[in-house]
Amino acid sequence: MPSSAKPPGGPAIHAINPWVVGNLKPGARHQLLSDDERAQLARISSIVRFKKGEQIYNKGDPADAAFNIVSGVVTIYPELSGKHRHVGAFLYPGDIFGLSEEGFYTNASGATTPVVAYRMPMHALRRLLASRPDLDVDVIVKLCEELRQAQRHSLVLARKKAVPKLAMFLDLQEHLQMLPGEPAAAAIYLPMSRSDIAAYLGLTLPAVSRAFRKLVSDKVIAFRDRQHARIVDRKAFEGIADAEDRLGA
Amino acid sequence: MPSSAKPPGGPAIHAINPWVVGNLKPGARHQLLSDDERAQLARISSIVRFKKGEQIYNKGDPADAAFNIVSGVVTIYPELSGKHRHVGAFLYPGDIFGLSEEGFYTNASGATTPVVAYRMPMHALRRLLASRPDLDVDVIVKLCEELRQAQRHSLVLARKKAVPKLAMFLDLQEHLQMLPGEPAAAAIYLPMSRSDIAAYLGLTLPAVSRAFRKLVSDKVIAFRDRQHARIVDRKAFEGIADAEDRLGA
DNA sequence: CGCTGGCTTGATTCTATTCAATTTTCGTGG
DNA sequence: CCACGAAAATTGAATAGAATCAAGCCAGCG
Repeated sequence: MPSSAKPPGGPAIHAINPWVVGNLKPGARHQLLSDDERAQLARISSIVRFKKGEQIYNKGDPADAAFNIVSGVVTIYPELSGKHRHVGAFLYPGDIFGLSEEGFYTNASGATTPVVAYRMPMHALRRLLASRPDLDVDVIVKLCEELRQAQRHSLVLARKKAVPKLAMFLDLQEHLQMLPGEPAAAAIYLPMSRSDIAAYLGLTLPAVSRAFRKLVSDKVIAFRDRQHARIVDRKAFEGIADAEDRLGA
Repeated sequence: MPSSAKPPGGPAIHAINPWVVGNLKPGARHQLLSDDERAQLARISSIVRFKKGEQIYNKGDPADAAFNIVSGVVTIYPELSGKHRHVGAFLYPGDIFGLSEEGFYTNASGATTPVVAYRMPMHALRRLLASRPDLDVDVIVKLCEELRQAQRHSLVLARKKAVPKLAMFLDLQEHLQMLPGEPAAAAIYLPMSRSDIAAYLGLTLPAVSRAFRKLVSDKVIAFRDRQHARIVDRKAFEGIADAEDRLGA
């Protein structure tokens, strides 16, 4: 665990900054931390790697560290219950997880792709936060971001019909994947399994499959392969994603 | 708006404290703020009242203040869209809202019952937070609480069948209404309209009505009046609330 | 006292679940 | 590198449960 070989320059927190109103274009995600702050965090962090499918921590485990994703995708499971396993969130580089509980983790998490992350021991993190008031403002901002994220998830779950649900989900993932700087990816990357998508949307696997089929056969989206969807008809897509639940196509 | 007649002793934040592991019993809500902190907050706050049904602020309004509920119930609407109006949360005394955005509110809120609240101007609040590092720890704690709340909401929304959904909702509301100190209320108070419950659960009004009917006719709950439900058969109730979705009664 | 809006209840339609069979994909070991 | 086996995904048919449409009920309020 030597932090000798650290890739970019320390932990990075990506978020839509809700405080600053000026120069930054709204809706885009930015790096919240200054180089100095990242260096501070890097000093207490170690780099960890997880294989695809590997569990990172389980609900109820003693929570000794928080994580910051460098690369890969992490899935959060709010409950461990064998069946009926709901998916709480899909996390991307720049996101933080394992926070929000002292003592024990309140949810489980797993690596959906191979994952590289910073591991930040809680005790060191708290010491750092206490000595750097500007840092906990960033934490607050990040928490607000996650809250908005969770609220969007609720909005998706509240939709009754499968096709709009799925369209909204794709829209969400696309926004999440817009990285700071880069313009717009050609395809939406879907590294998670169809069952995980189903669990995230509150649908069954077959329902998700059929909804995808419909979107494809209606020429709204197209698949390059199982993991890469491209939006063919943006107009129709948005119409479906934010249509009131009645009014058919 | 004179803050001369302030009821208890300043703003109060109720939350399940996730940091302290000791003496406090888990699952119970506590007052986070010290008397001193409450006094500080009181100095910058004014007391406001809203009539039942009154809108407190609208999505997109300039956000000049946050609120802390003294008494009454507040409903959060994540979107203003006329139809398909989803309900994001029901808030109780001790909760904070109107936070989490600088510049403009990101959701709408309304008084579901007559509401008394502290109104804390953002500029003063931020100044106070900057000068009192211990206070923003409390804010972080409260945000974590709201996040867990939102995640629980997701869990409820992910349920496919109406009856378990409703049972889970009642369970949630009951926990929310457990005030610091008091033991357990005899009845669950449901001040919100059935349509708001439906919007919160991602169901239609008739579906909610039928689900209530079933719970009542199965002797699991009983109504004292439209607003007060009592759990008659706690065993069966919990069985329904956390049953896997298949296996019927 | 009658009205209005929220709630309940009923009949029908529609869509997602469920159960189940088949195909594809992917990881493993030969 | 290919072949195999297991897990995931697709597809199909039948069912169940909620949405929808619509009518009547109850309660609060002028």
